[in-house]
Amino acid sequence: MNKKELSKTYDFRSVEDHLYDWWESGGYFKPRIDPNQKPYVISIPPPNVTGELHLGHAMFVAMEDLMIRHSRMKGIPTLWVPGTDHAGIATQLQVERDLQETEGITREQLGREAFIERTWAWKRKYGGIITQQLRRLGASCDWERERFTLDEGLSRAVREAFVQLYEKGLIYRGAYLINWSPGLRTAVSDLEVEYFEEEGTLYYFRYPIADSEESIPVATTRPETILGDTAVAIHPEDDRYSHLIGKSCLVPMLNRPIPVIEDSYVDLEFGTGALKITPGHDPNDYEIGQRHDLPIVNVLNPDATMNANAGPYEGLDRYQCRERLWSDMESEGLTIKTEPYTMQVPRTQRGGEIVEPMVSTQWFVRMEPLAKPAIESVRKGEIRIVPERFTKVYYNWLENIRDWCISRQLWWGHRIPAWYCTDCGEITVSREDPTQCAHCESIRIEQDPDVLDTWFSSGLWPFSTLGWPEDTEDLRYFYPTTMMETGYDILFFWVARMVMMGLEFTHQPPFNTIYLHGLVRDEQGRKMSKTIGNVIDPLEVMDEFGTDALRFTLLTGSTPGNDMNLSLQRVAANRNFANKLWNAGRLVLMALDKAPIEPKDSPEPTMVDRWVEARLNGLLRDVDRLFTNHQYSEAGRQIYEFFWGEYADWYLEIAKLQLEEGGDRAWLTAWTMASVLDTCLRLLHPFTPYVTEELWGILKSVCQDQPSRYAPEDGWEEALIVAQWPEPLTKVLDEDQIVERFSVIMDLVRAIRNLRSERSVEPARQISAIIVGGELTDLLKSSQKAIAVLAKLDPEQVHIHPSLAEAPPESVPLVVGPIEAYLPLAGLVDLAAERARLTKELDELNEQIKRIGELLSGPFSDRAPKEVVQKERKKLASLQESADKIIGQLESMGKSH
RNA sequence: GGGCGGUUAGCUCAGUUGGUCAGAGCGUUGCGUUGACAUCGCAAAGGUCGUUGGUUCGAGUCCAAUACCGCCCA
Repeated sequence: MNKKELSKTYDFRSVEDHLYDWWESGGYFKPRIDPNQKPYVISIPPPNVTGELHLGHAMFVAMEDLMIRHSRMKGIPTLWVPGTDHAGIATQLQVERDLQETEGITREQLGREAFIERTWAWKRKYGGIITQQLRRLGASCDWERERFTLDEGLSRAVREAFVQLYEKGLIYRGAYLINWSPGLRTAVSDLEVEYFEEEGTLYYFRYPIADSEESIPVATTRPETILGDTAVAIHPEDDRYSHLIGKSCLVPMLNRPIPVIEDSYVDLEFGTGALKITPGHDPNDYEIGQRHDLPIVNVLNPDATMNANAGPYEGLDRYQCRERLWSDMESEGLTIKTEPYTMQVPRTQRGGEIVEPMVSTQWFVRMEPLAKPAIESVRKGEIRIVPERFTKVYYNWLENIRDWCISRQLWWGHRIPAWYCTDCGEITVSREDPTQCAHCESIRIEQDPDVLDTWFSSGLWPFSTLGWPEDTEDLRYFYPTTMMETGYDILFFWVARMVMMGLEFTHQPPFNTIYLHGLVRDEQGRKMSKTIGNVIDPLEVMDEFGTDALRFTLLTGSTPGNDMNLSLQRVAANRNFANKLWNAGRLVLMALDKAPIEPKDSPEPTMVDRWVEARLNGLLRDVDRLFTNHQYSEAGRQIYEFFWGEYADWYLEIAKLQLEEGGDRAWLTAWTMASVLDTCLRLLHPFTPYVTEELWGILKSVCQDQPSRYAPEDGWEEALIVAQWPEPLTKVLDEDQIVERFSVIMDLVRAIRNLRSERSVEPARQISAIIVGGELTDLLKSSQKAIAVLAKLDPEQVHIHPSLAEAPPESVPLVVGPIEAYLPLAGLVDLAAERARLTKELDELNEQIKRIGELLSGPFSDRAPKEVVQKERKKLASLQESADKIIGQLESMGKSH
C-alpha cells in the first residue's frame, strides 16, 4: 500500500481479514522447533465445538494472543494449540432439538448409531464456526495442530487414561448417591449442580409410632420423599423423644415400619428437632444411612415420576405426588402445618431444572490420591497461580474433594471402555475393544452404554493435544506447557483436573503458570444473560469498532482475577486510539516524505528528540517489568498514555517545527519520529495486532524505499508479528535530567495556555512574552520556537533573558518553578486581579513550604532514605524559589502603582 | 457456617516491593476547524481514596475491627 492511499481515518474493515489470511498463510503462527531454546506454549481452553462466540471467548483469546504474540516477538519458539471440545450434553441437546424440529422424532427413535452419525454431521457443519470466529479475534494459534476431543488421537488418550486409572483402582463402578437430571436423563457431577435460594414450603407432620398412640413431629421440604424414608432420627440429647429410640415408626400411607434412631447430626433448632431420613434421595441422609446401616429406598424413576416403591403413588410426577400424598396425610390427620420456607434448591448448570439426588450405578474417579500431588505441586511452587489468592481456593477444594462421577447417560462422547459379561458378571476394561470376557472368555459381553463426562477428556488436554500417549516430537519438545490462561470460574472444572491428570499420566505438572482472568459483565456489573437481554455480542462490537478496539478494551480494562464491566463507550474510545495511531502514522509518513532522504552531516538530536527517547526508554523498562509480573493491562495503559499523551501531544507537535527547518534537522526528526513509532507499534502489537501490523508494514515499505531513512537496528523483519520485541536500554546518565528539564518547558507552556484560556485570549491571537530563564536560559532559548508555537505566542516576540531588572509594565506575571514569564496583555491586565491571583498562588506555595519544612525538621530527615529526603529538599528549594519570584512580582506591582 | 473479592471523580475503572494533599476513559463546562487526527486539539471543574483504630518519619497502598455489595465452597 502506498502512503498516498492512506485514508484519513483508520478503516479496520479493509484491513483485518486480509492481514489475518496473510499471517496464517505466511506460517507465522507455527513455531520452529529449536532444541536449544525452551518454548513458550499455551493450550487453548477449548470452546464447545458447536458453540457460538461470546465475550468469555473474546477475553481469553485477547489475553492468550497477547501472551503468545509477546513471546513470539521475543524470539522464543511459541506454540498456541487450538481446538474444541465435543461438549457432550450441549451438543447432544442441539442435535436432539434439531431432530425434533425437522423430523419430529427422538434420538431413541432414530437409534444410537444413526444419532451419533447425525451428530458428527452436525459437528462438520457447525464446528468450523467457532474457530472461524476465534480467527476473527486475531488468534494466532497454530491451526495445523488443531485438535478435537473426539479425534482419534484424543480418544485414544481418553481410553488410555481410563484404563490406567481403572487398573490402578482409581476408577470404580458402584451404586452411590449422585445428582440426577430428570430432563436430561443423566447423572451429572457435583460441580454441575448449582444451588439457588428459593421460596418453598416447610411441611410439618406426625410420624406415628408403631403400636402406640405416640408420634414424632417431623418437618420436610419435599414430602414425596417420605415414601423413601428408612428411619426417623433424633438428637441423642433430646429427652423429648429419647424413650422412643429403638421403636418403630410407620411411613405414612405405606405403613412401612422404620426405626427411630439417634444421631448428633440432627439440628435441635431446625423444624421440630426430629429428622426423617431418606438415604435414597438426600446427601446428608445418605451419610446418616451409611453410619446406621439403613436400607436405601429409591422412589423415583429416571424421569422423576414415582416408581413402584411409592405404592399407590406409582406413576405420578414428583410434584403431583407431593400434593396427593400431603392431602392424603391430611385426611389421615397426620399433618400439622405448613409454613413458607427459604431453601436451597439444586438445579443443573445446564437448563436449570431441579436435580434429584438419587442412588444410581455409575463410574467414579477416586480423587484423593490424585488430589494430593496436585496440592503438592502448587505448594512446592512447580505451578504458580496468578493472582496468588486463588491458591487458597485451589487447596481448599482439593483438600475436601469428593469422588468424581464420570459416567453420563448420553450418546455423544467417549464411550466407556468397559464390557460386562452376561455369563460371569465380571467387567472387562481394555485399550482395544475386546471380543471376549477377560475373566471367563465368554463372548457374551456387552459394552457399557454410557459415555464419559466431557471434562474427563478436557483434563487430558495439555498433553493429549500434543500426542500423548504416543511419545511424539511435539510432546517431548512442547510439554509441559508454559501458561494455562483461563477464567477463574473453571478452576475446579478444568484447571485442577488438568493438574491432577497431568501429574498422574505424565509425572509432570502440565503447565508452570496458571493465570486466571475475571468474568466479563455488562456495564452495571450484571452477568450477561439472554433473559435480561444484556448480552453483548463480540461480533457486533467488532463490526462496529474493530477487533483491536475490543481487544484493547478487554486487555486494559481488567485486572487479573477480577471481573470487568464492559462499556461500549470504552470500546469506542479505544477505536479512537487505533485511529490516533493511524493518524500519527500518517504524519510520520508525510514527514519521511518531506524530509531529506539522507543527512549531510551527523546531526545532533535536539532537546525534545532526547526527551522522547528518554521517556520511551523509561516506558520500555516499565513495560518489561509489568509483563514479567503478568500486569498486562497496566502495561497496555502505559503504552497508551505514552503514545497519546507524550509522543503525539508533545513530540510530534514540536517535530513539525523541526521538520520545517529542513536539512539535517528535518532528516533526524523524521528518523526519530519513525523510530519511536516503530518501537510503539512493536509494543502495541500484542494488544492491537491489526492496526499495528498494517501501519508497520507501510512504514517499513516507505523506509525501505530509501535505506538512508530510518531502519531498525537489525533491519526490517518480514512482518511485525515476527519482529523483535523492544528491549530497554540501560539507563543513560542524564536521562532523568532530560526528562526533568523538558517537564519545565511543558509546565511553562501549560501555564501560558491556562492563562490565555482564563483571560479568554482568542486562540488565534499570537501574543508576545518575556521569559526570565535564570540557569535555564540556554535551554529555553534552544526551545524558543517550540514554546512559542505550543503556547501560541508570536515567535518574533518571545524574549528570553537570564534576568530582568524590572518587571515589564502592563503585563501579567507567571511563575513556573525557576522560570518567570510576563505576558503583556495590554487592556487585559487588572492589577487587583493579578495581585489576588499571585497572592493565592503564594499562599498555596507557602502552605506547601510550611508542610515540607515541618516534614524536614522532624524525624523524617533522619529516618527516611536519603534519596527521599533529598527529593523533598529539592522540592522545598524549588517551591521557595517560586515563592520568592512571586513576592518579587507582587513588590514590583506595588512599586509601579 | 468457612473463604475470597470489591468499596478511589457524576459513571466505568487504574493505581504491586508504603515515599508525601491521587490518575485515565466517558460525561460535564468554556474555547477552537485549511495542511496527522472533530474517531481531534486546548483549558477547566470534579475526590477528607466506605468507616474506626493501629503499625510507621510517612498509609489509597500494611495490620485489626466494622458496614454495605458481590462471588466461591459447605
